[in-house]
Amino acid sequence: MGPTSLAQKLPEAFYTRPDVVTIARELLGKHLCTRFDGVLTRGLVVETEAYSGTRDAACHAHLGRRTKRTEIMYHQGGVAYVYLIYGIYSLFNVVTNAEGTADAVLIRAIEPLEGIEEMRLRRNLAKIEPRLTAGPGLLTQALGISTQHTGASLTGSEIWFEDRGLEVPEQDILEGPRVGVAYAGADALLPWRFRLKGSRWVSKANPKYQV
DNA sequence: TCACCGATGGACT
DNA sequence: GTCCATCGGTGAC
Repeated sequence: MGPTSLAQKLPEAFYTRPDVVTIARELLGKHLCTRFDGVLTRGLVVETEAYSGTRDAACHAHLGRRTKRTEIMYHQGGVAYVYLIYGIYSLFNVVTNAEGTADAVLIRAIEPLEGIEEMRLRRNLAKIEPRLTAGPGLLTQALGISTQHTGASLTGSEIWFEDRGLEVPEQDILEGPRVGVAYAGADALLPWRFRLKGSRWVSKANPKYQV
């Protein structure tokens, strides 16, 4: 097996599994890639959060809510859910589980690995620093993802994940409560935020939530 | 380093 | 009119 064959695009079967928390953990160490207008960008996923459909008070689909915005969450796993937050930022989520369920994984931070100069230009930064991709509203800018990509297939040619053979040991995964969901009552305490231990590319906002 | 606050628009009441 | 799964600039220390 040669080096180039080590990059395997995650198949639809990865996303259609029922346990969104497991998928959120397993996305750590995978590579998130985009190719728009021939420009390839790629980064290592270092921070995720799980949102568990209609039973999760922090999830946009809580209690079965269906709107034009959230409808895509009920799609079969393997598509993107991208929404606008605070009128400015696009947040990128991976829809998981079967048709009719509304689970999703928010990608909160990546370590830039390929197309870094393009990311820097898109972010309008003078140098390479964590502000490039360390935050859910930042990495979408760097990768060129916006709300127009909601519904996009993750097994197509514009946005996808790759497994490049990195094994993440259990002890290298930090767990903690999700960010910015205090309104969710008891569900705000669920330890459904996952980070790669030791990474300088995890999000810096909300230091009081740091585990 | 840290706290505060404005930006900005769509979803929802 | 109010609320956001956020970020960056500002100013105090």
